[in-house]
Amino acid sequence: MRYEQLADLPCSITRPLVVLGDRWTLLILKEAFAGVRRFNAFQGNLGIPRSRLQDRLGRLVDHGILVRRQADEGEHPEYRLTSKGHDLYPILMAIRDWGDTHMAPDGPPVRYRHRDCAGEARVALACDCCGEGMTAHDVVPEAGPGLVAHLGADLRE
Amino acid sequence: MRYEQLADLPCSITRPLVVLGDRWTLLILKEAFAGVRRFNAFQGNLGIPRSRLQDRLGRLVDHGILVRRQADEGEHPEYRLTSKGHDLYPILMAIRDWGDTHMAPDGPPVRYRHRDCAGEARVALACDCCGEGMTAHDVVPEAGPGLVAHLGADLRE
DNA sequence: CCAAGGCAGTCTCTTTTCGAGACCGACGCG
DNA sequence: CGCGTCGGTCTCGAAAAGAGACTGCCTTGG
Repeated sequence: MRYEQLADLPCSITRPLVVLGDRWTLLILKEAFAGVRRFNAFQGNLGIPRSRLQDRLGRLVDHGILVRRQADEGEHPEYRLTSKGHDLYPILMAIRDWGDTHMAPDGPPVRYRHRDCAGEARVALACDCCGEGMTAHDVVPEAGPGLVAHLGADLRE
Repeated sequence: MRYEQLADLPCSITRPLVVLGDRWTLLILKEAFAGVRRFNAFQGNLGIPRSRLQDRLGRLVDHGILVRRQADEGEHPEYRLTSKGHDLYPILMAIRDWGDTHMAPDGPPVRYRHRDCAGEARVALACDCCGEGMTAHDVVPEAGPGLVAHLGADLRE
């Protein structure tokens, strides 16, 4: 059980990764963003074993990233992104950006175009104050309120 | 072997995920960005089994994301990010952003501050043409050169 | 009414991967 | 020498993943 309890660490990279970090989860979400809603569509597009898909969809629903909606009784259920799930889009776009740069020798297989515009979607890391672009070198980590709360909780134990 | 050959699909999200999509890989990279270089430091910080770490580091080296440098003979080896590895930073920051928003009830445990500035690092999805901010709804996928090349290769088979 | 087919799930069985912890050799130091 | 540290390997039991058959429900068409 060691791995699961990484989620208790006060780190906003580690915690999501415990949910998203496995073979299939982000691929399923990629499909969801592409408009896929049905069990068999996920299964067929990805080639994921059915029991695995069942498990992963359930987990994503548990985490409030997808909702399972069965319109009418006897209707086929649909899996849709919640707004929490929708917020994952920048992660996928950051991955795509890296993929286009480093794993697409023939150029991007897909362009993610801005609707009604000549441009394409890009992720950028920038300062929310001065707006300047940033890289890892410009970043200085510093304790935040969540860490203080976490340490406080430790003391209370 | 079905899973590994997802890497052949012409999709710049799928291809990186085949490399990065597992329990530990992104956590290891997170540590690397935090300045960790030594085998035992990765192992201790993450609690990853030693044999697993060995395997993952080797894989990252094979993919040109890390380099293993052994300064002098008999010196302890170091694992450092290559520039390709360095380019993964926005992915981690996008994950962190989501983590701060949805998995940090007490506020961000760590602030990623802009050096010599009051601000913090943020990832943003924007149009590279008009500069406007974008969400998944504003994105229209469209075939790119990599897809054409891929289809051409298929025909040649 | 019956047969066929699609859909969402479930179950079973085999293979692969993971994890814990011991073990090893090289080096460093008193 | 004895002891500790570091990177790395090995073994073995446990957990997860994969393939594929099977079920139950509903629709459609004859």
